[in-house]
Amino acid sequence: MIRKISPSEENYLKAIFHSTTVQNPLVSTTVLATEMQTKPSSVTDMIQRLSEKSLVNYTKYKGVSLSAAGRDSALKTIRKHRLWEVFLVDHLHFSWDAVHDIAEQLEHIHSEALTEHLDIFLGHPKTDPHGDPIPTKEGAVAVLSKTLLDHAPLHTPLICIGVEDSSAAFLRFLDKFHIGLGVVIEIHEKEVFDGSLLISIAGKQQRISKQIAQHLYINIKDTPCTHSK
Amino acid sequence: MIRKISPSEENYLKAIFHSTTVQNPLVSTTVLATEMQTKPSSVTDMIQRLSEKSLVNYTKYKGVSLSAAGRDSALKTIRKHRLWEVFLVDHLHFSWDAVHDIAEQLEHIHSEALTEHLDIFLGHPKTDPHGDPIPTKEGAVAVLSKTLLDHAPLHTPLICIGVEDSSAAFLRFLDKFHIGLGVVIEIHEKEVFDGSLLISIAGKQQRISKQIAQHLYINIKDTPCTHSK
DNA sequence: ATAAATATTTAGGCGAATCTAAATAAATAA
DNA sequence: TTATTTATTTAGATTCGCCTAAATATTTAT
Repeated sequence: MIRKISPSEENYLKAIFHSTTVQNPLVSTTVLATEMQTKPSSVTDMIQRLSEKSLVNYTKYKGVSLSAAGRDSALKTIRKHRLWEVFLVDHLHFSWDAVHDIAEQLEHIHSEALTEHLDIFLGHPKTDPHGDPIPTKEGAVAVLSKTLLDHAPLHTPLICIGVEDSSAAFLRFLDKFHIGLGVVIEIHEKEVFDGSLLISIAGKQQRISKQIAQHLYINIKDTPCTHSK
Repeated sequence: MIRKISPSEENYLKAIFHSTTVQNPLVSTTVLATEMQTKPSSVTDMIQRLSEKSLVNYTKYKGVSLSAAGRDSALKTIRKHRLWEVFLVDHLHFSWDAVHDIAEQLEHIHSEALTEHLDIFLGHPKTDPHGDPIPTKEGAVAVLSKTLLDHAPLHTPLICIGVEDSSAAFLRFLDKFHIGLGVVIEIHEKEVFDGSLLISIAGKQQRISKQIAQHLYINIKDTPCTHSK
């Protein structure tokens, strides 16, 4: 029953996971080919193999969706990816934007013990450095009530939980404002004219543009999040 | 010039490194096949590819040795393997005998930055949990001088790296004293009369006979001897 | 509704890394 | 020294993951 899944197969399962939703569980060959930086024919090839292994549900010309087993594998991979990202940022002091390629390799290490020891070592983090939720061992993913800073209430302690645009350029830009994951922000004023915000970070006041505020996700401090299977 | 080396190629280079010495730099196909748990024909195949890439020196029917580039690659892999072992034992609290398979996977992660950040995080350890020296970034390896516990200095942290007599009886005997590979031992006293030693293992003091001390190899913890290029 | 454009699959091939079986070279024993 | 045994290499097949080119299905536009 437990067949082993190759790194390449894991990557496809992850890509399918990221390209689908509960409402729209099917993804097309072309979309997947773009996502995987490969050719549609290669995707068809792989999908047929994954279908053989019952990791996906596939109907010719119609698209592909994850089976329960496929979703499970994808979530395991994502869990490992995000745990490693926490390790790389919090303990090896990599910057936000430098960790993705390395985590992309580390996520394929096979060892349940390793993953769980790492999770303990990191103190069971709930989110990765980009604010994305870390699936549990059992495959439950927290649904974060992501709110854009632009839509957040004034005079309320907020916690930065992630970014919309995770490009290296944007992340480096945020560094200049001393904005990072977990940072507490409070909005003092919202300028009607240009939508810019007067905020304080660690007691220091500064003004940031609407563009930034529209790409920063926050949570109201001490607000718990719901979980879904 | 910098061709990329596959995990499988890295494993072969490592195996050649471990099967050769400066005095005897050639290793045979059969020995390598045993080492790699594969068939001689597969070894010949791979060696011919490595030879194409100038990573080994190969003469048909005569055996294979590492080129400078091949040795360099092997040492990089071994460096990563041993650094990860330190991480797994010291920070994730794995036992010394459980880390090999995991490190076997982690050693193939490609990222110079990762290796160096890890080295810093670990505090530039000189040896792995088995007492084997960690090659430097530049490819220098400490030469292990196998020392018998009987000849080791007092009041110095020592690591058990092997046994002279590896009979099951002797190993079971060692278990009673909680002595195993990687265990840290410190000698407090050497009795002149019978050569017995008062040692501590994990804080616990006990006395062992000269016979045992003459059959246990140790290294001085984190203290490599001479370096060779 | 039919033609044109687009998406998808099939067919055939390639390199990596393995295997088995056969051929050949080297080492050993009679 | 010659025959036999052992070691090594070659030949040919297989699987994975990718490719290009061609065939076919689906969608869109006229």
